[in-house]
Amino acid sequence: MANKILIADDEPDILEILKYNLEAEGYEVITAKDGDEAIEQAKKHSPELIILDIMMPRKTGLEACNILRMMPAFRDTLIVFLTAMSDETTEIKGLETGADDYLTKPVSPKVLVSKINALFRRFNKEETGIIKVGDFEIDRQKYVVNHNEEEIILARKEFELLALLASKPGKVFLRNEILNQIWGTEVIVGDRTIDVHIRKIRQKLGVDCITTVKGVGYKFEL
Amino acid sequence: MANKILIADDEPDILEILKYNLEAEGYEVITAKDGDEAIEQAKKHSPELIILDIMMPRKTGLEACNILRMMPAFRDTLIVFLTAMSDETTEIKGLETGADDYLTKPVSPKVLVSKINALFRRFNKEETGIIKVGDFEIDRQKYVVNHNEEEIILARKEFELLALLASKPGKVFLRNEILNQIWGTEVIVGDRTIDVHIRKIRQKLGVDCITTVKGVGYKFEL
DNA sequence: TTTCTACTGCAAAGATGGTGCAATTTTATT
DNA sequence: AATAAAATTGCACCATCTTTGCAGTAGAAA
Repeated sequence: MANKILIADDEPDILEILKYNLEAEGYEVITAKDGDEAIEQAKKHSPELIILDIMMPRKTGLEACNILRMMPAFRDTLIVFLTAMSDETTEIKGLETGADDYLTKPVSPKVLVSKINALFRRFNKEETGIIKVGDFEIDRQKYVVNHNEEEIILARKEFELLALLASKPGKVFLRNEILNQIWGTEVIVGDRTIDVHIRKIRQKLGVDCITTVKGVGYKFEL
Repeated sequence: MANKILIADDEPDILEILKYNLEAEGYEVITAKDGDEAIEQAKKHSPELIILDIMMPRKTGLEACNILRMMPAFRDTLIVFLTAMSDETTEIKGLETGADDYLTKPVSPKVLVSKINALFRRFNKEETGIIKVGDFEIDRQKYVVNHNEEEIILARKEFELLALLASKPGKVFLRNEILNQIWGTEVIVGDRTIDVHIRKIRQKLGVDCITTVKGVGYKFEL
């Protein structure tokens, strides 16, 4: 599913150009024309990435970034500054505020798009609701798994199990870990239960991307 | 433990300046003066971040990046390009090759340091359970052993035994120590059992890197 | 040489996870 | 609310891989 990007800049032209290019790349774009609106829109849409112009009316990009970083919901959101300023001090301040990147205008839209793709490429593996591994796309929010454009329907436990394993591809999850993560410490289920769910997932996915590590646990691999 | 950074650039001055600034920031810095040396040093030191100049003799930064990204060991390593080129096409190519960022010279060392801090802050926050010795890479999380890019599959006890020995290369582990560490004090197994597992490991690894110290125990050596 | 020690091939014992079937619980539908 | 459907969990059996031990042998140390 499309990643959401919020762009805040007070120049309508720039907003337009970036929006056009990012949408062409498949992102869902939200815009804001000043710092306050940026924060408002961020709260409303929870974008995965926020691009902030530094020089904006009603709160600069730096201020907006600081405020957003205070809120738990945006602690891990990607934030990129975009500005005409080539002021080194500001740049450093921006990065120390907790931005992930810093771009100086004029930026070619193509370069910007590439950088953003690069950020998402790495970032998506870790914290977004959407996990992308190989041909798989696992959407935590929508409870949907896509494999090569085809939608696979999994039951809740199956989904959670797959999502857990796929959240760290390659990592071996111990049976205990799995039980705690998915069933919690309260409920007690037999060991066979995990097997059975693993079996169902393997059946439904068709491809065998869940490897058994005997005596240890399971892992997701391509 | 300090994060390791490998810098590859053919200009000694730049190498020197960056090294100085990054070391002042607490990083461990390794340098290389061309593409081939960069790959060599990367394999040797397994840095967490690699900074590659694009224009270098004996493999450009782009080529080096491509080669590194092919190897499982560097699939997730942070790679940043550094170059005088303001050529947009090259920049995009760099990012699509799988780089995480792109910096154009002249870069103020301070800005570079900030960016690198930002990258580490976000991506390197978790510790790796990876033991690296010579050509071997033992990943406790993934439960795999890599030797020269090849994956070796070990059974549980075999893996644990190897991991134990490799955790302190050169150290001789007494048979008793091994028994306590891997089997615990409860279970009682004969001495021969250790031998047999050692044998299996030797078989699977191909190379003989476990040395027998007669009458004492075993140690892992290159 | 003698005496330990560890390696080797073989094989049994043991543990582990896959499989089919079924009981039980939850959820959706009428 | 009643019924149907789906999801979840459990069990017993089986195939397979792991772990362990044995007996014989080769090699090093005394």
